[in-house]
Amino acid sequence: MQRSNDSGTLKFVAIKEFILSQVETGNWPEHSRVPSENELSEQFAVSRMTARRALQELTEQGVLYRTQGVGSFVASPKSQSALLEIRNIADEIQARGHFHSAQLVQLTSLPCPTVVASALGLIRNEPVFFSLIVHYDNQTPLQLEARYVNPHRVPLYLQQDFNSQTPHEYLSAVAPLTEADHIIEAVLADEFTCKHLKIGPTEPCLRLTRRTFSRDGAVSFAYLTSAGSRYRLGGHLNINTRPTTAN
Amino acid sequence: MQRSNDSGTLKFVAIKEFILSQVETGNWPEHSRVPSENELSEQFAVSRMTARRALQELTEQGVLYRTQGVGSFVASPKSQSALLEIRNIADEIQARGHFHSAQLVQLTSLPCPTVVASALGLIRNEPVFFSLIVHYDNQTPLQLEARYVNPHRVPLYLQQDFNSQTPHEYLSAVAPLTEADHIIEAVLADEFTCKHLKIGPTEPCLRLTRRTFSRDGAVSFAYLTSAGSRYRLGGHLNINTRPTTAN
DNA sequence: CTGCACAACTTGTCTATACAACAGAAGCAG
DNA sequence: CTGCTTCTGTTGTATAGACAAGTTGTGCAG
Repeated sequence: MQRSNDSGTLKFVAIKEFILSQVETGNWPEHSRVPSENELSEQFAVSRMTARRALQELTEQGVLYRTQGVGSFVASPKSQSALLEIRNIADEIQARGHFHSAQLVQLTSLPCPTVVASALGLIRNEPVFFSLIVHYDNQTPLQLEARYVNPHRVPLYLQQDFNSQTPHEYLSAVAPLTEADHIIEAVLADEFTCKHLKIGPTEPCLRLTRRTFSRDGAVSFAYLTSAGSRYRLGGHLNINTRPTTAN
Repeated sequence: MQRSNDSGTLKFVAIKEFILSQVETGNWPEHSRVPSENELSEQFAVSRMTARRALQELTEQGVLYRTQGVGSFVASPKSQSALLEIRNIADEIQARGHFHSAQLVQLTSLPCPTVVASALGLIRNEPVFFSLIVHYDNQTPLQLEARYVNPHRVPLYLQQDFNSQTPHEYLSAVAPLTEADHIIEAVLADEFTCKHLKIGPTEPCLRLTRRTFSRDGAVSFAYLTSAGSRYRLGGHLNINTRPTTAN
């Protein structure tokens, strides 16, 4: 590859690091102007497209913001909101190096509750598919998954074997995920949840409410309740992640 | 601008939408190969750089993955992990259209507890700065912020007036954030927390443990505890967000 | 002074080309 | 058959140029 100066640094990376250092030291304060594409390309003796790439990637990382016709500026640090990654429970457990298994407790059709109806765009009390599954981390019950599924989008849901395949896997296959929203809450486990997770009635739980959409509309609505003493969500934020490409 | 076909669609966007449609309909299954940059540039009668941009952006969005010398492929849907945005409490409350205020309860130096010492890279029982603040959403106590601050990085912390400026704002100014990690847990409020948040002893709370870093190292370690019945975190995932640039 | 046209500068899109780095297949020498 | 080289196709980086589109200030006509 073409290198900037014999040492192995790529040109656009060198420019990014220069700008980042100015921002991190406070040398270029919030909302101050950064050099234009043309200025950078001249100072670093690179083409405009290379300078542009540096500015572009820093913008995607939230370090800068740009407006056409005006210029590029240092973004305000409060917009550096952390992003917490939410994975499905099976991946999460396997990532810990533990063994994941799931046990199906219930799989049926039932009259749609009001909350679920509005979430999935169904009519109250019309039939909706429902599955209840306990996820185990090395034989320890970790999460109770109560899932309502739109029967118009996934008519064969009740025929599946969810001891061998999680609903998440099945739904991903038949109705590819295009969109989802989540709510994270701390709740007290109800009697039902206590029983299946084998926890006491005063133990706080993390409840993730997840609604998923496919191309045609809302597909499923799920309560994922985890025992608070056994489960936590971890997140990470790094504003100067150097390599955006080539990972 | 140059447009692909009189109608106002940008060329690289048209290519992105074409690829996305193939992926979403399942026409191009997981791990299947997508056309190379050269093939796309020929099919769409654009330059290679334009085709490349489409593939590039889809890769950043997690729809594709690419390896040099091999090709571009459809990413596995399970890698579509949702990203939950964690903002600071003041922004969160203002975004709801409510009024945020904060009351300083305690601001002192104390011997560093073991957990904090290991988090901040300090020695146990050496002095560490500590602040305790209650955040209010329209007069209702919402979050208790217990924050330990590294005295070597922020020596003037105890001299600040945290009734007029939140610790987060002050720290952002004096030690720009470069990195942070978070843990989200569901916990039961202890007696102390109950008192300040005016909640009962069995009420579950969301506790966000946040550690922040600046250029020189760990800066602060905070427990942000919110009443579960009053607070929730919301997240959103959209795998086909069309406009990556120009927002 | 006001309002409009214009110039200068910025970012955004696109092209055509070149070379580098890498992976895998093909072909050849042993 | 084994091991090596070579070739081909792929993605990655970089260049130089062109035009489009938006913003802002300048200067001129009224």
